[in-house]
Amino acid sequence: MAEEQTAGAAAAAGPTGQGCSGQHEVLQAVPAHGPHVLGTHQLPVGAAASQQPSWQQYSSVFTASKAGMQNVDKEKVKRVVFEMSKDSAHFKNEQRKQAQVDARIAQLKAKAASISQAELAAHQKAADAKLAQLEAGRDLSRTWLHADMDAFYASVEELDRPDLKSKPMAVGGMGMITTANYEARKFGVRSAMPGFIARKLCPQLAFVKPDFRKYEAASVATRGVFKVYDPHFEAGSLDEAYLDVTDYCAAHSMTGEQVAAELRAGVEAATRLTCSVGIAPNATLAKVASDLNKPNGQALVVSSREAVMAFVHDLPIRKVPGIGKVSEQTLNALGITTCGQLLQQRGLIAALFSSISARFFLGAGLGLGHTQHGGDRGDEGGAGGGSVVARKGISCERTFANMSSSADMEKMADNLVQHLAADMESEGIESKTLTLKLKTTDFAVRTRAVTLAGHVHTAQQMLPPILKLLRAELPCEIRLMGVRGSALRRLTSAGDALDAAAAGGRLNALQRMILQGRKQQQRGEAVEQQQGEQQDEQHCSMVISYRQLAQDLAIMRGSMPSMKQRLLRCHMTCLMMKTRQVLSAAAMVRLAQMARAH
DNA sequence: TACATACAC
DNA sequence: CATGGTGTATGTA
Repeated sequence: MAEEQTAGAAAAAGPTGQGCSGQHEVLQAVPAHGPHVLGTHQLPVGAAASQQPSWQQYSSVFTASKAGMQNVDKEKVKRVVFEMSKDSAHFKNEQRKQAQVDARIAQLKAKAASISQAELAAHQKAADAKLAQLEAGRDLSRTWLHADMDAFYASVEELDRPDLKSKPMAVGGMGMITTANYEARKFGVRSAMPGFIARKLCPQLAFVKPDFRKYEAASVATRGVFKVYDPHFEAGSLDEAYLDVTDYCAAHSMTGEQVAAELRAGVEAATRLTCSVGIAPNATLAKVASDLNKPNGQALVVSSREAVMAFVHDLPIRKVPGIGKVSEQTLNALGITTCGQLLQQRGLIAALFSSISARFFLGAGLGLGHTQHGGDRGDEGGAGGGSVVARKGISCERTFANMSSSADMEKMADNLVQHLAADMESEGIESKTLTLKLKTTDFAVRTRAVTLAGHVHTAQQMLPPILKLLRAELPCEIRLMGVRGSALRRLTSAGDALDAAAAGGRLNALQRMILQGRKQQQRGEAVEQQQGEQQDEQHCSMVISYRQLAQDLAIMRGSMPSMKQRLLRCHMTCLMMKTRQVLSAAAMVRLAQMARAH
């Protein structure tokens, strides 16, 4: 999730300089030339108009710093993280990787230094041509939103435990934290940080074990709202989504900002959770913007070329999705820290990087991004139509206590393969290429692959090749093993009437769900020893789903009738999909009837 | 195709 | 005491 991610062991919090925690924006759009519009993006109401945008204030070393962390004692965090890390195998591996990056950067700089003026001029000319081409494809006609839930997992947990709202709390365990609430962030605690370090930073930190069922249920509720504004919205993960609201804006004579405000209110009504939204002419800028006024805020990038160019001019490159820690360091070494400099140094970029990378960097310099669902590409046209991209691989991996016995390792491989086979069957896919992944106790990763004569999907088929790959690596001491299938193909299963209907493509939505549920059930029976526990859990989950539904209905009472209806319909659809693995077909029908009745 | 890396979440 | 799991894309050989 965007807001939670990117902590790196050595990273500490940077200042955002903005006291936007807890503030709410007005629901109506701020007038275009009102006092709260600064440059091209909107500051939160209540922020001083003279303040600079938060992203201009961070040190580029402390990447992805967050709202709510402006008062963190950076030096202390850095010191604690270092002290707790420095002797670990993980730290040594980080140093090894960093040395590699340094070497690559040195190589790149040498190459840059060896380029003659004439060569550079030629590259610049080529870059200009590329820029003109990119510019010609610029589309400012669409309105995109990026919605990002605030501290999602932690906020969901706070619904059940309101007492935790005022205390530092993290979702995760001693090994790894997935989300920290805003109280915890004040101590420098953040996602992707090991729990034991977080506890050192904040001894009173409350740990909550992740419960993905809860987050999925909450996510389903948010998606019910998203669907109202764009039925084809793209969910990046449980907590974020991209929406093309152009049609909705036109149909309701609303601005993107108005839609964003309404959407945020809708999400909060449906879930009691807040999100932040970016509004922009493309998906990439909308994502960048959704981070600017977090939490519970929104930010606009005006749909004009000038506004986009101005927005991007001083934007740190690290803010661009796709530019991570390594790309940032690499570009920094070339004197590039902002997107504007990506354009200034276009000759150097064209000279030093592949054409794919150069196109990406130049596009970032122009503030370009996807303006169509499905990744801007008309290809990949599978049956069933449109924006759903077929998956490329499926995998299963696990970290465990250091292991060196070959018997243990083969047992682990067997386990993982069984799991993978079950997942592949429930997904209805088979694979031609198998990959074994090992992480040795010094954190070095090895992957070993084979491409087979034909496609496989059962554990019996996949285990021997995986074991062969494994035995070739022995002896070794590992902390992680993973298996992956790629070169995928749809698995066609012959069976009963329902299967025949499936083969004929004559399934309705309900039949598809029943079929899917049956596969899940078969898979469940294969691991009978776990069934007792699981049934209890499933029953529990079903009750939760119904209760969630009742709650949502209650919340929606008193809302606008049209919105209520739409929301309910979407919610029911999602709920049915969510619960299909658990409910009987009869229960699903009952749910459908309830949905129709409303 | 095989492998390593980078990146997102 | 102790640093995750799943998936995509890209560079290179």
